[in-house]
Formats: sequence, structure tokens, C-alpha cells
Amino acid sequence: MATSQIQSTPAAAVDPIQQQLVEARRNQILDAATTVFAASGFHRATIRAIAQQAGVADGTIYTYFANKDALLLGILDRLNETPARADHFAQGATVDLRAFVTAYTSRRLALLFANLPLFQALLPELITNTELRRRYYDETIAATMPVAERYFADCIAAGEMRPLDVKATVRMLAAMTFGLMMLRLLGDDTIDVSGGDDHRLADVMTTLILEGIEAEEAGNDRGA
Amino acid sequence: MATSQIQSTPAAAVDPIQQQLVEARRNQILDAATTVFAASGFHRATIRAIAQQAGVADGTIYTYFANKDALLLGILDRLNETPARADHFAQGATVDLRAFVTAYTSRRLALLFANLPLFQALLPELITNTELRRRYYDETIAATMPVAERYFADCIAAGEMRPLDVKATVRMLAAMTFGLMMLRLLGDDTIDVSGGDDHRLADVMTTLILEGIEAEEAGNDRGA
Amino acid sequence: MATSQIQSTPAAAVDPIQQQLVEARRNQILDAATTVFAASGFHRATIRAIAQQAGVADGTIYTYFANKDALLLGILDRLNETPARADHFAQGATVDLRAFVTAYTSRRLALLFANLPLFQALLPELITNTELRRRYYDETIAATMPVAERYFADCIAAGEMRPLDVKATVRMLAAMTFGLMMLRLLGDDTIDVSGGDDHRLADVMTTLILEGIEAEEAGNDRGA
Amino acid sequence: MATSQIQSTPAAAVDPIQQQLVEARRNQILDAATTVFAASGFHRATIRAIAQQAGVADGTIYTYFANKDALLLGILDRLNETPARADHFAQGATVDLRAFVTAYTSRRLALLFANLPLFQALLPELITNTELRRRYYDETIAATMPVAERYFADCIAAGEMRPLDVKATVRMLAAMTFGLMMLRLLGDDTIDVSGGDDHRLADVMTTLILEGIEAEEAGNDRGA
DNA sequence: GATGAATGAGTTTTCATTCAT
DNA sequence: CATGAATGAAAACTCATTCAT
Repeated sequence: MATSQIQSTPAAAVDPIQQQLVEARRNQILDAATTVFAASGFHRATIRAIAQQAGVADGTIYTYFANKDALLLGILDRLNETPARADHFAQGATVDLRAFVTAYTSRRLALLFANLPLFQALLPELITNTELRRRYYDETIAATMPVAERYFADCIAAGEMRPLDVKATVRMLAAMTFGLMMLRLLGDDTIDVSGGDDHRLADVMTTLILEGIEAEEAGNDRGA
Repeated sequence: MATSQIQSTPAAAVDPIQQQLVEARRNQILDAATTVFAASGFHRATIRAIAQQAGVADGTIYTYFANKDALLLGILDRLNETPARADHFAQGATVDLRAFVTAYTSRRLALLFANLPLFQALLPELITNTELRRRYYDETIAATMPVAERYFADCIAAGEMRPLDVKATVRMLAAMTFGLMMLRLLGDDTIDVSGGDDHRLADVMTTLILEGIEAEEAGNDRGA
Repeated sequence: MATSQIQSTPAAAVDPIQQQLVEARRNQILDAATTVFAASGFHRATIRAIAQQAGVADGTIYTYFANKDALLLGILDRLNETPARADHFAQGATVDLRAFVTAYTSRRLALLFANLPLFQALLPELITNTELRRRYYDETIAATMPVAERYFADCIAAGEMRPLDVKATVRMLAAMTFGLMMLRLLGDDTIDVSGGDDHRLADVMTTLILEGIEAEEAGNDRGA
Repeated sequence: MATSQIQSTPAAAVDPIQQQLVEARRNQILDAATTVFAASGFHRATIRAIAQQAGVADGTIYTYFANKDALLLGILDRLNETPARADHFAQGATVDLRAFVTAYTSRRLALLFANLPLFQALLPELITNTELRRRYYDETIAATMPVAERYFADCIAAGEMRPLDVKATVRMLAAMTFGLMMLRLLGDDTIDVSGGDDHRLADVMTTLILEGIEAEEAGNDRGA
């Protein structure tokens, strides 16, 4: 049970070089796991395949992770250590709304699409595994949504937005980016931002978000 | 491999009552499989669990399906037999844009949320299993998108929409509904339409889609 | 966890022939397990070896037993179903003490030595495995000792025995037979009753128990 | 295989201090092994657990012992270095029989019960492991029994004992003490001499051995 | 056609042992 | 010599699938 994982040994002042080697090895294994999980799915992926991908022996994986599930948690944790998305909203209030939405949208798309294999590895289990899902929800979704909601409330107060249902709207916008990635995962490669910000897409998206699709009869003033 | 599945026996004129019994049994098993897959995921689900849920013996399942994978295909096929979504667009052109978008949005949300367990059962494998994904993509996504694209093109031609990137926009809107369901699957129950059309949500969504979130400095004329 | 073992299905009136087949198979497997455990010890014994010895596939064992430990419990349970030793004392009071001790001793030795492989299989784990030990103690030792103690108390009351410490004496006598078997297990084949009552040994033992080893003259002057 | 164990290095005149350190370390490890084997059994005991108990690194154990089995042999060897039991019989002939039996019994019980963990550690493997059993038998049982047999023969010659089957009797008496320890190992703590000579028990036992359990009156007319 | 016991391939995990530091 | 991370062989156990009844 309490397999002696390699971790910060509180008793001894941990050798910092050793520490780094350990961290490197952990990442090496998590990278391999991400790759293999993405390719075959969590269950079809064998420890052996991951070990080979990582270039270590099967047993070595268990020196760094308690079991196969822990690999998934490890992947999730690394995802959460990613430069905090919540922060994007921090500077938001200062700048122009359109500029902000463009910047935010484009960064979020880039983040999602840059991590396609990671989501491909994680999502199936997130959908299926209650414990993992709870953790992802708590640490990621539940941690981000309120920040966005607060930002939207600010915008409304500043008269920059019309008062729609804030919670629903925030989710719709999150859903839009997330759903685009899902379409990609499901094989629709019409939209693919992997490997580079796509300013055009972010622009289209920003316009859709800000102005909607309706013609401006309505929109006379746009040209004006 | 080529186990003699129960199917149209071309030699004998198939007994129609027999035929119906077979179909009923197939559905009974697929229902069980959907339930169990949704609850535990495809791999954690055992044939035994499905058989028990369906109230048959393990072996019986193999009379109706070649193997475990075939259950997944069966579920997918039933999904595709669902009253075609593509048709929604057919009548579209005739009616008022806002009314159409509302109707469409609401129907699509209802469809997705009514089948949450089905998607929970299917999605993880769709993401993971290349063959299944291709099939889903071909039969569902690739079959629907062009219809929507054509409809949008018509709207633009009719001056009801501004010329945005049609393909991208169609995907963004599809992504929005799909993404909302994903959020639900991932544990966010802020949005939940299961068990009943939610007109309010469809309204909010329609407004967002048509008009965007930006304030109407611009939008003075809305009230007018 | 709760693997559906084959057991009395309470719902259906269990097919008695089926029942017997199941019982036969269980015994077949337990026999094999006893043999292999005795030969190699519980841990060195592999499920594969047991399966081969039993002439079944590895997996079949798990149809009848939840896990390797359950084999041990199964062996123990069969031991306890052996014609109850406690009963030996029942008729004791009626007959002559020497006849009784001889009969009892001889039966007990026969039982122990006839089941040498069984004890060889069981004992190492009994010594080591707390749970199994507790069960063996409760069901076997604790169930037998009081009967013997009561019998001894009766004998003392009847004036046939001198008042020694009853509990200790009972244990010493039990220990004697048990210890003889242990010596056999440890390689001393001076004493071996396997495969047939050995009346001579039972006689020697009875005499030792009843009269001790001291020369008689010594005994006469003791009272003096 | 033939790992260069730390042993008498014949080339160099062995540093006697070094020698002692080595011996100390060996004992430290054997103590740990005894503890852990007794607690969990040989197979459940891991080298890691033993190393931790001994306060050394896993690898260090292999500097002092060729492999896990060698730990068992080491434990056995230390047991055999225990102040030889055979010697007890040496002085026997001189003293009074009852005094001798009491002294011997009491010492033997003390020895067995003082080493309960050791036997708990050793016995399961002795029963199971042929090689170890042979060694134990040769060095311990086979080495002791003849001494006792000779002593008994002397006693008979001296008229202190009646001529029973000597070999069998010797074994029965050995079995009695050994069996008492077994009962203890199996959870019966009615008899427990650990941590102190129990003169009362030795007395009861001596009386049983010398006089038997039969009432005396019976005994008087026996000779008649 | 239905049943469910039997099968055995395939997986995770453990742990004795080695060996570079 | 001590260390403990790496190794990989071995084993328990699961479960899709088959097939005799």
C-alpha cells in the first residue's frame, strides 16, 4: 500500500541535484504516459508500453508512481501547474474589451490545442472515473469559472456588456473553446490551432462573441 | 470471428415476429450496455455486468453481437437512427431567423442532454478508438456540418447574417452546445437541461448567438 | 471483489446434480491445492501449479474460490468437517479408562498422521497468518479443549485420576500427539503412523500417559 | 551467485576489530530478519522491511548474506549455537531422577518459549523447505535425540525407569514440550512460559511424566 | 437459442537482486 | 563498504470468448 514513493524526504535535507533527477524522471514517465494514453486510451495502454516509451523498465514506473491511476493524477497535476489561466482576467478590466476578448480567446485556444494529446489522454477517464472527475472539476473548472464570472460582472457594471445570464454566458463561452477542441478530438480538423496562435480564428470568434451573427440592420451604425 | 450472428437469414423468408423478438432483445442488450458503459466506462464494464443488467446470460450477448466492441457500434448506430438533426435546417429558411435559432438550439440541447448517459458511454471510446471515431465522424459530424454550412450560406445571401467565416462559425455554434454537455459530463451542473426543454437557456443562447455580448452603444436602438 | 462464486443459488431450487458436480470440482481443486501447498508451501505454490495438478485451467480455480487465500480456508474447512474429534469423549465415561485412552490416542494419531500433507500445507500459514490462525484456533482448538477438560474433570470426580492441573494436563497430552506429528514433519521418521493404526505406539503412549515412566518400586514408597 | 560475501579473507590477516564489526552487523541483520519473519512470515517479509528494521540499506544486506534464504540459514545457525541442550543430560545421571526431569523440563520449556518469535520465523520454512529441514534435522533433532536415548537407557539400566520403548518415549517427551510451544504459536495462550521459568508447570509436567495421570490406588494393585 | 462453466491470454504489480555512485 | 534506484522475472487475478448441455 504505502509503497515508499520517492518524494521529499523530510528528515534529510534533500539533495537538490537528486531532487532534480527525480523530477526529470517523473516528467519523462508522465510524458510517455501522456503519449501512450492519448494513442491507445488509458486501459488499452499497458505499463509495459509506457515504460518502453519512457525508456525505463516496467518496475521503475512504480518507483515514481504508486500505480497506473497515479499516472493519470500526475498528468492532471501537471496540467494544473500550467501558467494559471485565471490570471488572464486580472489585467482584463484595464484594457479595451475587444482587445481583451481577442487576447483571452487566442490564448485559451492555444492552450487547449497545444495540449491535445494531453486532453485525449485525460478526457476519457475524466468522463468515466468519478474520483478523477471530481478532482479535475474542483481544481480546474470550479477554480476558473468564478474568476470569469466576476470579470463579466465587472464588465456589466462598467456598461460594456448587456446583462445576460452571467453564469450561463460564461459557460457558453468556455464551452465554445472547449467544444472546438472536442470537435478536433473527434476528427473534425476544420479547426486546428495546434502549433501556433491563429489570430484569424480568434478574431472571428471575438466578433461572434461580441456582436453575434445577426446582420446589423440593426448594424447600420457599424460602418458609420 | 465470423460467428453466425442473428441477422437477416436470406435463405428462409424471415419470420417477422421472430424478427421483432430479435430486435427487442438487441435493444434490451444495448440499453443495458449503455447503462453499464456510462456508469463504469467501456473497459471497466464487464460482459457479465451487462448481461445481468439485461437479464440474460453472458453467452446470449454473443448471439446478438460479435464481441464487446460491437456493442459500442450498436449504440452508435442507434444514436444515428435518432430523428435526423440535419432536417432541422430544412424548414429553416422559411421562418424568422431568431425563431429558428431558438428552436434549433433548444432541440439540440434537449437531444444532447437527454442522452447524457449515452454520450458518457460513447465519448471516451470515440476519443480513443480510431475506428469508432472515424465512423462517428463520417456518419454524424461530417453528415451534419455541410447542411448547416449551406443553411448559413443561405442566410448570408438573404442578408440575415453578416459574412463571417461560415465553416468556423458553424463549428463554434456546434461547439457551444456540445461543450455545454461536456461541462455537464465533467461535473459542472450549472447548466443542466436533462429532462425538459429549458426555454430560458435557449433564449439566452439565441441572444448570445445573434447579438453577442457587447453593450449596444450601438444597441440603443434595441429597446426602440 | 464480490466475484460471483458458484454457490447455493437461493433463488432457484438448485439442481442437485449440478450441486454435486460443483462439490466434486471444489474437492478436486482442494485436493490439488493440499498436495501442492504441502510440497512447496503456500507461497511457492503457484495457482498454475495447482490448476495443473487439478487438471483444470488457471481461471477455473477462480470460479470456485475467490483467491488463493480462500483455498487455504477451504482446506481448513474440510479438515473441520472431518468426523468430529470432540465426540470421542462422549462415550468415554462409560468404558474403562485405559481402553478409552488407548482408543482415543490411537484414533488421534491416525487422524494426524493420515493428514500429514494437509498439516504440512496448513501449518506454515497457520503460524504466520493471523486471520487463518484465529479461525483455526476458534474452530478447532478452542472447540475441542473444553470437551477434553470436562472429560478429565469427570474422571477426577470418578476417582480415576489424580487431581493434576486439568487445563495444563489436557494441553500436554494434546501437545504430545501434535508434537509427534511435528517431529514427523521436521524429518524425524522414527515415529510414523501414516497409513494404518499403530496399536503398539498407542499402547506405549497410553502406558506413558497413565503410569508415567518412573519405575514402580519408586512409586510404592512415594505414598509412604 | 558466488557473491563475495564478507567472510574470513584468508589473504589478509583479518583485522579482529573489523571482524567484530562484521559480526555485529550480521547479528543486527539477523535480529531484524527474525523479527520481520516472525511477524509476517518468510515470504511476506521483504528485504526492504528487514533492511529498515535493521537500519541499513537494502543492498547492505547482500554484503552480509548471499540472498534471502541465507538469512534463514543464518537464523538457524545462531539457534544451534545456543548453549547446547544435549549437555543437560550429561550431569543427569548423577542426580535424582525427579530433580533432573524437573530441571530439564523447565529449562527446555524456557528455551522454547523464550524463542517463540524465532520459531515462528523458522518453523513455517522448516516444514516447507526441504533443504532447510534436512539441515535443522541433522544439526538439531538428530544431534539431540541419541543423547536423550542414551540417558534413558542408563536410567533403565539403573532401574529408575520401566522398560518402555525408549525411542518412542524420548520422542513423546520431546513432542510434549515442542507441542506446547506449537499450541502457543497457534494461539492457545493457556500455556505461556515466555518471560520466566514457570516452576509450577514444570512440576505438573514432571509428575505427569514420572507418574502418569492414573489414580494411585489403581497403581498399588498394579504390581500385585 | 439460451445458458454459464471453462478457458487462457494478457495485465498490473511486487520484490529479490544488481550495480553505479 | 554503504546506498538505494533500476531492473525484469514471476505471479495473482480478470474477463472476453467459446462451447457442451
